[in-house]
Amino acid sequence: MHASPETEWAELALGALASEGRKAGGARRAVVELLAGQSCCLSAQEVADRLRGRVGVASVYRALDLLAREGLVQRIELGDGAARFERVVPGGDHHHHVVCERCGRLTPFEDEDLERAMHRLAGRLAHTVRGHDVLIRGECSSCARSG
Amino acid sequence: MHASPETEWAELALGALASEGRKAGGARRAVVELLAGQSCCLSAQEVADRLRGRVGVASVYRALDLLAREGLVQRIELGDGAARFERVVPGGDHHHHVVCERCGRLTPFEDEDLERAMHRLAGRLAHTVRGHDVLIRGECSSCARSG
DNA sequence: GTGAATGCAAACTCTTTGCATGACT
DNA sequence: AGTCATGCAAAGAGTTTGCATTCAC
Repeated sequence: MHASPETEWAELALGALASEGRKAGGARRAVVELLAGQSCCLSAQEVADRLRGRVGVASVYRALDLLAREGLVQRIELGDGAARFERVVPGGDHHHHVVCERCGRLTPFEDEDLERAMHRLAGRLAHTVRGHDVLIRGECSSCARSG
Repeated sequence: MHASPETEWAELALGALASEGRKAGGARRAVVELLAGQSCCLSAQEVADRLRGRVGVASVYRALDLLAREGLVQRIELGDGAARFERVVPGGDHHHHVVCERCGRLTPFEDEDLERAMHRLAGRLAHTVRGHDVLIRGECSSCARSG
């Protein structure tokens, strides 16, 4: 029997940090556990807000930054000036985002075809590829309807 | 005979603005002309620096913002907290970027295969698609060699 | 016990805004 | 002439840093 994917990721992340001698105090643990329960990205502010009172803003940023450097979370920029963060499940699937330029709504999507094209492309580049982000911009169906 | 693509784009951009009743003062014109001569993206700060003395920072941001809203330039976020801007040549080709996480070097690339995958994907989404950005993260060949 | 993590507040960077002035059409 | 663009300086948002304290190992 398996633990849920969320729990697995939290353990993975905390374990990865521990194996490098990083300590998991309350702040780090709270950030990891919050992210573990999200299926899509959260901005640093959102993380800080949901943890307000328990964790200081600086620790939130420090934790997110560390996790991103370790490849345990992915930093995502949507162009609104706030970085977003989302857990990376190794070997798990992997989605991208469509953002509505009208209402700002964010929708995740997966596309195997696109991933294959990215993979083929990676082989062609004179670069070691660690990851990729795709952002599609447009208008969501409800905004398109209303005008 | 054709004007160079750069000149064409500058005229297109200025023309598009003029047709909406926007005036092209020195600042706007300077930003458009600077961008016209670039083949890859420039950050707002870089634009402001190269225009320093002639154009105020606020006007640079205002011009870039207007051009981006009109779809004449594309705003690109690389995750370093500074927005970059690059001209959009309608019908012209279209590139994406690979960024080295070690040295920050930015390399443009084009990939038809990827564009096709994006195009097919667009048809599958419940969204009007206006554009897309792809960012590949990794290590450039010289950083990979040295470490 | 020791070094790392945390919280707070101050500092910083990038970007936006208010307002008076100046310029384009 | 009238409207829009510009510059400057101040404000704002998001993020980072310094430092004393507290906590995990």
